[in-house]
Amino acid sequence: MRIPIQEVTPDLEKATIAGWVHEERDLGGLAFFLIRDRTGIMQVTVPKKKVPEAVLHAIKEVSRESVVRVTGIIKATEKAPGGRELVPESFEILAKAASPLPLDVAEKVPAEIDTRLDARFLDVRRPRIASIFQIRSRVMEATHSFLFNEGFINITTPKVVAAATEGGTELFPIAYFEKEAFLGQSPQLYKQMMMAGGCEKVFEIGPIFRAEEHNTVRHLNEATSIDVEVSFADHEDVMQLLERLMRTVYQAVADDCADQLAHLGVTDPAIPDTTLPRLPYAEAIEIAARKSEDPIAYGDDLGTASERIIGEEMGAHYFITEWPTAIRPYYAMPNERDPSICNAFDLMHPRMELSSGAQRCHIHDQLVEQIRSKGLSPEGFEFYLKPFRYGMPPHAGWGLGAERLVMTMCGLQNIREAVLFPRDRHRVTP
RNA sequence: GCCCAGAUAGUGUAGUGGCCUAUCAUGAUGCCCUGUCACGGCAUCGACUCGGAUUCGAAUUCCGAUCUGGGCGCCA
Repeated sequence: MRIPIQEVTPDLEKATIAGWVHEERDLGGLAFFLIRDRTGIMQVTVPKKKVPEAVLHAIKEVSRESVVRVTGIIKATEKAPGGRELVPESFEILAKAASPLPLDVAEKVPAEIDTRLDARFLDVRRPRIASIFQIRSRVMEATHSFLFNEGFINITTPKVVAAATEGGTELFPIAYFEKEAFLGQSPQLYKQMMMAGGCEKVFEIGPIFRAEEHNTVRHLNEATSIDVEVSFADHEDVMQLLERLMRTVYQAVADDCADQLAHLGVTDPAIPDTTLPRLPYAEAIEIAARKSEDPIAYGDDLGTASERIIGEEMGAHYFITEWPTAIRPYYAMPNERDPSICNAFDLMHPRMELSSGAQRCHIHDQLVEQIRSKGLSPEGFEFYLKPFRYGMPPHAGWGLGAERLVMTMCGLQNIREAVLFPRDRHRVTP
């Protein structure tokens, strides 16, 4: 019976392990093999004069990254990593790896991201890379359980959609029988429809597709969005929800993924405060204008340079609030006291935007007016507007970029690191 | 969409017109080696993205193509 490497302790007499050949060192009469599985790496020591002929044959045959199953005596020894080593009675090659390898799993030689993504299955064998996806898995699990505990129901909405409705980004057209169709850029409108459906609290975690031709370390053309929508809530309610989520997720990772964080060199996961600063847009502009070389004025979008300046100033997660209505989408609810600003917000990490949300406009006629004022045609929005005519409660929500969350949490330099098989401007395989 | 940069063994690199039948590391193969842990030693193998131009001579300069990375706009 094969046991995980992590569970091989010096007090075991005998064990069978299975995994990949991480490294081999042949000293002549004595050879060492490092065998790696999901749980760790351990040393197999082969005194050539004392092992069966079959073992000698196998170790001559085996190559790096081959899959092997090794059974033998466990010896406690100071000289081996982990304080124990295995002396094989049998050494089976389950699957021999071809040579040369497309990249060096043992990380003696670095590989560029492109090379790594072309051989992602090998890349993920590296403990450091596997850690990212173990953390990502924990983030997703913590997010799900947090939202279920908060009384949300999980919904699934279509990714094949009829038209651009949220506006803004470009969509991918797809061949859909005789109709025109696109890949969904956001579940936003469907979430809102479910507010009219009386669901009150919904979430969806799923792919979003954006056909923007940007080529940066923080954009993907297929990303994972953590989306929520809440009835009878305003922007402040859902910002607080987001704060609780962030704290819960960071705490879960800090509690359960200490080894993985260590692999990534993250010594302080910087668990966000319960109450994050609310930085009004006007003040954000002031900070940016004060330190920026380019002129920035109220009403401008916050560019990458501005975001960086403000992020340095803030030093930790923060919200940007009180956005001008003019530069936010039509569905944002204008502020009661001052309609020139709206109840929209962005959650920022010092490095980049993580989430965007708002209290939504739930009043049909006002929504139509706002669609018009953005230069759009309400006729094209009929399927979206219909629910607003039959009892749409006030509601608010946000979308949080899962990859950006993992990226900033783990200190990754490229968002592609946070996705197993990223889709970017050029990459469609593997 | 705009702008910048790059492409050399499986991988990561050196290279600035002749000293390049191209450097180093890692790897692979063979030999030596019984405590390695980036094992060590010796030998061998393996590359200039493609097409054109300049030149006596091009990995190196120029033009084009292809592929790729990155920045910006925008956004999660």
